Amino acid sequence: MAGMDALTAIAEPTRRRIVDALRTRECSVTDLVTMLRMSQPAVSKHLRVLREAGVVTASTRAQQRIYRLNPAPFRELDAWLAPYRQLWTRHLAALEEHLNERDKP
Amino acid sequence: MAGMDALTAIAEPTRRRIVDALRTRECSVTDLVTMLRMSQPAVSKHLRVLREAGVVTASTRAQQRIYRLNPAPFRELDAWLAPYRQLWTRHLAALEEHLNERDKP
DNA sequence: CTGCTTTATGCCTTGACGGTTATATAACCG
DNA sequence: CGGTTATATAACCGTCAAGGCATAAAGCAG
Repeated sequence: MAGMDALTAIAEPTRRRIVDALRTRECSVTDLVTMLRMSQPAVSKHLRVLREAGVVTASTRAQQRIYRLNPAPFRELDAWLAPYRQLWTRHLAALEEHLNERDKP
Repeated sequence: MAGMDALTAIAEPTRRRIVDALRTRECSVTDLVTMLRMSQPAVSKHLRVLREAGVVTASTRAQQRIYRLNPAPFRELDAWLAPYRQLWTRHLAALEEHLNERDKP
C-alpha cells in the first residue's frame, strides 16, 4: 500500500527492463520470468509495484494475468521533462552563438 | 564509486527537488541547503550522486561551488521516452476509432 | 473433487541508501 | 600566520527494498 510515484517505480533497473519489454508487446508473468531470468515471485512483486504506481494494468486471461503499459504515467513523465527541453535548445543556441562569434576576425 | 545511471539518480525525491531547483538557476550548496531545509552534508551527498551520474556539473567560485544542470542526461531521457510516445498516440487513435465506430448506426 | 498450472503473498536475509553529527579540506580575509 | 566561511568526507544508524524459498490462492482440465 505504498503508492510510490511512477518515476520512482520506473527508475529501478529491473522494473525498467520490464517496462521496456512491455513496450513492444503485452506479456504474461511467465513471459517476463523467462525474459528476465529471475524468480517468479520477484517478478510478481515488481509488477505489483508497477501496478500500484499506475504504470501497468493487468487483465485476466484463463489462468494467466496479462500485463500491459498504462500510457498516463509516460505522458506525465513527458510533461515533467518538457520544461527541461529548453535546457539543451538553449545550450545549442549558446554553442552556435559561440561559433559565430569565433568566425568573426 | 557506485556509478548509478541518470534516471535512477533523478528518481529520488530529494534529488528531483534539487534538479527542479537547478532548472531555473544555478545554485551554490548553501543555496540548496536553505531551499531544501536539510543538513548540508545530506545535500552534498546528493550532489555527489548527481555529479557522478552526470546530471550536474560543478564549478568553483571563491569558496563556493556552483552547481548547474548538464543537458546530456535529459536528452538521453528524452530519447528513451521517445518510443513510448506512440503509446499514447496509438491510444488516442484507438479511442477516436472507437468513437467513430459508435456513431455509425 | 483431484490434480495441474499460473500467479500472488509471507517470511527472511542482506545490502544499500538517506539522514544525522562530527571532522577534515579548501579558499578567502585580515 | 590565524580566523572564518563554504564544502566535502567519515563514521554511524535506522529503515527499506530487492531477492531468495516456501506456500497459499485462483483458475482450468480431467
